[in-house]
Amino acid sequence: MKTPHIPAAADLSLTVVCAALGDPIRMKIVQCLASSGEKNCSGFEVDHISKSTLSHHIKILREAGLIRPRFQGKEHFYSLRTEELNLRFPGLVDMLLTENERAKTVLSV
Amino acid sequence: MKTPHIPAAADLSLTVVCAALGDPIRMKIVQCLASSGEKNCSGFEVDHISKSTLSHHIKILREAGLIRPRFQGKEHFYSLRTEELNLRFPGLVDMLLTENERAKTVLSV
DNA sequence: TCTACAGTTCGAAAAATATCGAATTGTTAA
DNA sequence: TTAACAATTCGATATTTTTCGAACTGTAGA
Repeated sequence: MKTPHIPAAADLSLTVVCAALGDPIRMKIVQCLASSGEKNCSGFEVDHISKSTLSHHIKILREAGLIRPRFQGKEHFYSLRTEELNLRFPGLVDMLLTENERAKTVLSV
Repeated sequence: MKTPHIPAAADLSLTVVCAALGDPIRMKIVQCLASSGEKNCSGFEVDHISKSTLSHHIKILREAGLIRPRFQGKEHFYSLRTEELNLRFPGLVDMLLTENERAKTVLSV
């Protein structure tokens, strides 16, 4: 298992991060992780996409520096890089959390 | 002159906003406006793109709800929708300002 | 009215991205 | 060792985005 590249906090680019968040599936994954910690691929509540497509989106999020993998057996658990993101882009994670709450509220009202 | 559509603060989508910011030219324009108020097309410090391409990027920023035009004579002045953005996505404009400062610092050191 | 100017729109081409199924890697359990 | 499973990678295709030049719109001044 070769460990994938995870950029350091200082190397993150806001443009690259925004591009990664600028896709509905990836935004969903990130908000999911922001609100409820660690999940593996089957835990993301995304619908009707193949596993190869999901893997592609995960790679983009990882390379942008938004998420971090943890390997346990045959599962890959992903989590948001909250501390690094708070350091490099203060307010971003809060924004994602707020947005996630808002999405729930707007739909349920 | 037909007035272009400007979405209300409540209608802004974080995904759409991030997609708009996920392009280096558009990120540059937005940071430029965040740091120094109103500008027309010739005021954005972007290099080597045709005016039709610039116009295209401006349209995406406008439709995402990030910028607002003001028409004066033959010039179109654009500004960041700071108040609305602070209402809908608290922390976003600060992040853009911080990033703009950081870019200057990193380059000049 | 004519011309110049600022900017947008149109249409086409190029480049990038998203998507999928099949093949592959690595892990665990039978 | 074999099979099942989780996930990634590969190769191809479809879709979207970026980009440009040309044509167009609206404004101001000669």
